[in-house]
Amino acid sequence: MEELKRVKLFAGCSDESLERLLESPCRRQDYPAGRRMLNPGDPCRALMVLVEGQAEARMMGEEGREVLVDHLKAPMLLAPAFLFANNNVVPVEVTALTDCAVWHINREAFFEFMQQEPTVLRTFLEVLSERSRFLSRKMRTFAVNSLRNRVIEYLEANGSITSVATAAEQLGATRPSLSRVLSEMVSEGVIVKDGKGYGKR
Amino acid sequence: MEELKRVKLFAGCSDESLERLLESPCRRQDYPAGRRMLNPGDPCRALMVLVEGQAEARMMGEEGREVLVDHLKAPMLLAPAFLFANNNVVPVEVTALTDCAVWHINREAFFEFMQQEPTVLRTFLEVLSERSRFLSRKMRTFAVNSLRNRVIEYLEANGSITSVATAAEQLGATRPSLSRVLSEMVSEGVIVKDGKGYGKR
DNA sequence: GGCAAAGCGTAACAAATGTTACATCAGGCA
DNA sequence: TGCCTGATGTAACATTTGTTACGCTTTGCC
Repeated sequence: MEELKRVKLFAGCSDESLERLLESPCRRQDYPAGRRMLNPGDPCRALMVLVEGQAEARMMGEEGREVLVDHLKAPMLLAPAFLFANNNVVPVEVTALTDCAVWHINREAFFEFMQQEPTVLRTFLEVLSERSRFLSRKMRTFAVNSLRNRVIEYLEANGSITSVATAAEQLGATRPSLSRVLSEMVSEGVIVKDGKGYGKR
Repeated sequence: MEELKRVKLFAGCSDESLERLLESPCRRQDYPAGRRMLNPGDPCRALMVLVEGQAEARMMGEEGREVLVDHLKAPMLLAPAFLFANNNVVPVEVTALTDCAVWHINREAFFEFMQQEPTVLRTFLEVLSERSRFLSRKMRTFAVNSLRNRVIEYLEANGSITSVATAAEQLGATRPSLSRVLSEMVSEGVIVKDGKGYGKR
């Protein structure tokens, strides 16, 4: 499928090798906008490739608290880091923001495929490593940073805050709390308010 | 080396293939107890294998806050999840608790090796996936759980708290805070105090 | 037995963040 | 224009957690 070649992982693949991969038990699944795509605890037994649409991943706590973890935009892999775990369940809730399409590729076929395609193996290892960096950065931020410092890291990474409500979800805080902290930081000159939004400096 | 065969990753390897791997630029490094082994920001360009001793990994925040992330005990891999990242730096500070020895194995040689040894590749992918699960669980716990809930998860995972001070470091709280929460939970009957320590039920 | 050090419980206070409620403001639309 | 909706700022209060300090108990050691 041409769709798959748009994914970085399969970028350098020959057509015939991809066709061989797709001879294994695969399927393409559609999700309308707003539909829940994955629930925490769902097993991931296949390599999932988001080939169309956008989605968001959230983590939920016992007490109703939740965090907007990631924005998913085709083309990319879904939860690749959990594919080969022994108890491979998804830790997040994934919801379609727009109409989405996901390819499910048999795990063992993909494993064989990687062995025959060193480029794919290399890229897959890179993707996994990037996910680990992503997760460890998030963990560090939540474990040892106050909201103020999380705001600073957020601005370093994203440049500016355009939506306070969305940023609050990503930072694991409530909107009023973030709003207050932002106001304080502006009055202290740590950050600036630029038009409708907040920025560095 | 026989040491390496004790590592799960190389468990099923033939001697001659391992010898070939070790013909690449490798080295064994010793660290005395108490010595810093890795600093946050250090690059990891080689596969590091802890073949002797015990160590601990900590994450540090700007404000002096820190979290005891992991206890490392030979034989195991060090920071395997970051080996193939583009900007592959270690996010933690690793300190030797006892005298330690670490093998550094050339990354590219290891990559070749994995391609020739499907078992090793499979195990390595499993290890990476387990690390991702570990990190995402930690992240979730810090992002959406109060200290009380972190205590409950801690007890689910570890059975009991034997050292309040150590548990506080792992839970990202101060010792007095954890002590207070534990007392409250005991008086509410959520957990029990068994001898010198705290347990479930 | 006595002493020192380490680990723990706890109290009083401070700081950070959540909760709830309300007012304001801008943009879209009838 | 006027209304409605959504996003935001903010205030008052509650809750959680950190800070500091102190006393108690246990343990190991002399």
